[in-house]
Amino acid sequence: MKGATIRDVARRARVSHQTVSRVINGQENVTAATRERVLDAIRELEYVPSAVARSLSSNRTHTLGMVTTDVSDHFFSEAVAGAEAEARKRGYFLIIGSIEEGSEDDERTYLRLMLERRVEGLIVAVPRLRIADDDILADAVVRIPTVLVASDIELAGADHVDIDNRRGGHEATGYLVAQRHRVIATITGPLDWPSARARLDGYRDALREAGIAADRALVEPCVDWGLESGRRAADRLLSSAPTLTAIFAQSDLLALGAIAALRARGLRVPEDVSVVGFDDIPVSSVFDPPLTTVRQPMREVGELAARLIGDRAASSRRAKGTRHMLRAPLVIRGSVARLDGARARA
Amino acid sequence: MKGATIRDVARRARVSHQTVSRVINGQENVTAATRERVLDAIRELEYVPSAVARSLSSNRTHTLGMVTTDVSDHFFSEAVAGAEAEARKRGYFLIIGSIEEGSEDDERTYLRLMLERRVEGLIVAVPRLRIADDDILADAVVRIPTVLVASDIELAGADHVDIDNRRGGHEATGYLVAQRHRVIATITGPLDWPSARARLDGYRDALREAGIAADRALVEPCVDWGLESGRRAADRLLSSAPTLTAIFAQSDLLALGAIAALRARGLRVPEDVSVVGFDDIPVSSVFDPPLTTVRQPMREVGELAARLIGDRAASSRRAKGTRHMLRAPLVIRGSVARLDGARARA
DNA sequence: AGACCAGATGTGACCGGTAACATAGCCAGT
DNA sequence: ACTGGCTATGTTACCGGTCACATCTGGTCT
Repeated sequence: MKGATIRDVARRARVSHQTVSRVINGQENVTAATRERVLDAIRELEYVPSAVARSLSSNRTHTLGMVTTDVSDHFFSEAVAGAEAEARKRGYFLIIGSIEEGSEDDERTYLRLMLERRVEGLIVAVPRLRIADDDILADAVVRIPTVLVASDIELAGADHVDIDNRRGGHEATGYLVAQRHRVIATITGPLDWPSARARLDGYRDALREAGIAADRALVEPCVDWGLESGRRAADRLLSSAPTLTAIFAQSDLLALGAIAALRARGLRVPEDVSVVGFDDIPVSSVFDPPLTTVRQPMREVGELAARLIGDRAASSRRAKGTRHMLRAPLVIRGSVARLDGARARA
Repeated sequence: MKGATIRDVARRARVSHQTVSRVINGQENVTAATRERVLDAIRELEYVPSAVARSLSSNRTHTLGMVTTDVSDHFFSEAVAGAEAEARKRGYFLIIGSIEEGSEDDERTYLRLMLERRVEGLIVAVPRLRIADDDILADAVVRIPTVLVASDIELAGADHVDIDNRRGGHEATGYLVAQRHRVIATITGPLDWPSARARLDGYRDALREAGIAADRALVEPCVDWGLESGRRAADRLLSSAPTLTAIFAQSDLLALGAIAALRARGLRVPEDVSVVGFDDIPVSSVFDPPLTTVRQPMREVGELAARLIGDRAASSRRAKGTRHMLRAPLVIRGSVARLDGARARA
């Protein structure tokens, strides 16, 4: 019941195992008759070559490793899909590992396992990586091409891929300003996420440019990116800053949660309060009102990460790390209203 | 620059490679002093054991393979996450492959590659698998534990995991009936998806039980599960069956699309038309109105699939295939109204 | 002191491929 | 007929671990 090996096939076809190897790999210098005999033997024995043995002797695994925080999260699952697609195009397989948020052990273990498996490239999509200073990470970077996604860790030799969050936050806020809003609140994600900080920076940039004074009461951080947090954050904002006319939420879910809270208080969106989100998840376009938001090209993030690894492997040069920012464009829909003169002055 | 091997470590620690192997694997019968010497050598050489070599000689890869249609789709990404979590718990890695819809070549290639990699289990989450009758699939089932997800392919020896779609469709429709609706339309997914057919069956079951005659004009199939399709389907339904008071949509996105279309025609949900969805995607709960829907335990589907493989591998028995149906419970929110007497009679 | 035993350590084959090189057979050129 | 060169095929080592078994060492028992 054990699988046939290359030598079993060779015996059956009355050739050497090397000839079988040649046939498998489509090399030219094999007589047609011999090739046929070998192919017959392969069929009869239901021989399937072992990628394991091949990897050992050729020292190539054709495998990329990707570790993420949560594979089912929209952001990451899109990135995984993108990375997988690109990897496949280049003849690589993707092995994935999702590490539990904040578990250093998990991080270390997974990195280690990936190294043991001799992945030829590593994509680390863990925004709040704990083991930034750990030897094992530096080790990984030295051994194989490594790409950090959505992380601000400085790591010599590693490439970075990220969304241009600061610019995205700037555009979102700038758009609200352009619609004459002056009291603009923001609901941020957890501020230990680099992307949350960057979006907040963008928000502040835009206000500063518009000559609007920063107001700490208008900044409401959340512990996660979810609906409930958005709801609660909006509630708090309405209490502490009742004059606000617009909210920039750092994720679509936060935005939708906020909208729900606004409605619960009898406020209309966008007539009473305008809302901008960040992500452009699929439902945002059909929401009522359709959500104006900043689109994150998440799939492309994954693709780019895989491509960088492929390129680096091809050139086999240990270039120094590059940093890639993907633009996140504002998608204008219906959740923002232009303020009329009177309210704008108020 | 090439990695150190077990023999390099052995040389450095002045022991045999076998002793190093013992240390690595935590075997008992090694003197503390020797162990220390070996561990030092490992550290100095930055030795990382090769899982490839280990796999070859031990004939174990600790790898599960999962092929899906689209890793970024909510259903599948949750399933992947569940499978990955369960696999990890059992000491397996997950390698993933997403095949393009309808590409037989893709299906065959991926299955083949997984076999070459000697995965110890295979999860096939491709509802519309084309190569059901292909040798390679039968071959896979013979060689390794295989689980089919959301598929109705009959395959001797393979396990099946699926949502109980028929029951889900039955509950959704039954609930509408219980709210006194009589003209109940349904927007289905593509009918070449087994789950779409099963949900439709459930819908019909419920109508039959209620003594409501089937009406083909009330069944509107779509080419995909997306928002736009839902929108268009609702438009068509409103033209062909203007008296409908309720819609059972086979996915949440279809439902949200339908709601958008209803609104565009000035109809209120649920006052004028009630809507039930299927999936329970995260935004459904904050939608306005909060969507009444059938929750699919997608993550558990993946977990169960991985668990079945693990169990089968453990017992190493070639049991005959089992079929597992996970219940999809109705989640009652706000998108369904109870009809009053007058309208109910109409 | 000799025999025996258990635990520590070493030796060599093996897993299933690939790579490098060796060999055999055949034809052309002189 | 002899040599060179080319192609088809075979031989052997090697990749880096694990496994089965051999050997060595020191202590205990009689």
